[in-house]
Amino acid sequence: MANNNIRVRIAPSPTGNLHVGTARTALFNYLFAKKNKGKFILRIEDTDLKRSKEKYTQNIYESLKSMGLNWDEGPDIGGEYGPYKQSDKLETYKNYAQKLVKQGKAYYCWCQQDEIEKEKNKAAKEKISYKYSRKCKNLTQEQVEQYKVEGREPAIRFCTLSEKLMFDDIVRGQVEFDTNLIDDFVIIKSNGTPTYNFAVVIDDMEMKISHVIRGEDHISNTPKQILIYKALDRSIPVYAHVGMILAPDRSKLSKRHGATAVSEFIAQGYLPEAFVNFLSLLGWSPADNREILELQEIINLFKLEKVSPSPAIFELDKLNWMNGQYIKNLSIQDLTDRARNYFKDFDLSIYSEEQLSHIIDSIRKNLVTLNEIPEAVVYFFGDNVKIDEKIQKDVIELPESQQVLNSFKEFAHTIDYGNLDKIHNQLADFRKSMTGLKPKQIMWAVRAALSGRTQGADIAIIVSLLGKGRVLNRVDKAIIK
RNA sequence: GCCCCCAUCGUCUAGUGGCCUAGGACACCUCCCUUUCACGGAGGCGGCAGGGAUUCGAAUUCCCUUGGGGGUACCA
Repeated sequence: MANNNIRVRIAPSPTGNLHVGTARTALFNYLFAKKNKGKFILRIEDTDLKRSKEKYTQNIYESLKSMGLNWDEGPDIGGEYGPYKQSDKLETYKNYAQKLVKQGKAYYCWCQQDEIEKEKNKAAKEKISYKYSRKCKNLTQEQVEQYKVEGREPAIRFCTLSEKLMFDDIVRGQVEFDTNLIDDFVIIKSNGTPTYNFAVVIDDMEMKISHVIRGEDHISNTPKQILIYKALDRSIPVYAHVGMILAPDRSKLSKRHGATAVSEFIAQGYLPEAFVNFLSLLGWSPADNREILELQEIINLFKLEKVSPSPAIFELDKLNWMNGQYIKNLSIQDLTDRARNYFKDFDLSIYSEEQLSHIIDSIRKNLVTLNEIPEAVVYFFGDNVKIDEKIQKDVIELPESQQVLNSFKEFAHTIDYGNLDKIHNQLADFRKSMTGLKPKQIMWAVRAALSGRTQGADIAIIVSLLGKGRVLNRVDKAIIK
């Protein structure tokens, strides 16, 4: 049964790719909506004409979709309460603003930005907090005409009433403000576009948003928004300000800390599901101690009241671990499909589909991210293998290794390459035949000669997939004549 | 400066007055398994920011201090 009363939204501005902080907020909104059988709405806040770009809007769509956060209403699919893109409803904002002007709750301001700037600087110098002087509030008709003659375009300022404001926040309890500290802020810029605080209120109102779930960086915007609701005589939504996501240095997560966009993480080989799972655990945790949870389970367990008010630091360690867990738990078919993109530089024709799956399955335990795949499988391809200096010196060139390889060269002729189980047994026999050497020394030498490294897939699998020709070739190459 | 918010292991967190000698996860360390690494398994290290108050009893309630974060735009 659908609950038409619960309506939440995520309202990113397309001035950059979808940020992890926004993604986490989107996730919580989505979880809350799904948990309560409500609607999850996407709104694009593109009133900043200069910085908004269509490519970012596309990135927002794609990122949200990849995370599985599908919206019920949005600019691309429409809905009952559109438009869902702010640039498509500029007239609406103006109408509301003019209504406020008529009621004396807002007024035209003809001040130029440089004048305001001067006043601000002056206030800063005198160490007093700046508040707009309201000098345009009661202009005479002559003054207005004069400004018009000068060619000035007015902005519209909201007339802020002084009062003690209080609102209940689901994650923080009561929050209090004294609006005496807030000046008459601009609601419509002189270019005709609404400012953020005004547009949000109008949109949330028109879209019948019941719960506003957003980051705590919006707490101080809330009193301004409540003031607007009150001036318009509309009821305010329920607020929930969740703690922010911070960089390891406790500052706002930004480009200088590395990747900040969801799409960048996906491009780095993180699985969207793992990423979502990880984000869900930042500021929220399920009742039991399980942490690997799929989206549907998270929806079932989610409780907005349990979301933390304190900030969480975004550390890669746990994401890495979690991504590895997801890679290990994927079905081999699914993993093979996802891995396909990473095999572009290899000649896949030498392997069957089944063999390819074997290769992937044999290296998955070592993977943290998908894009480690090319490096992890490179020795399965090509006739020869690249052996770096260190391995050459530390492993291949050891007398014991040379002894092993000389014996292995003979032994390699007897291997039953098509039978994996048998290869395991044969390798065991080979180890036994090398009396006086430790298993570790023996296998290291073989592994280094075949794969050029000291770690990786099971040796039997390598031997089996490489086949007699390449095994003999590589071993022979490693033997110092 | 002013306003607001926050405060449990290095990190993510459990904990809503006695079940806490503060639990789990990641990271780190040790050991086991093993053809190395990894995976997996078993242990270990490590925390209630400080000070008052309330109470028989405080990680949990209140106050102060300190620290951190956010806001203070005709950005969102």
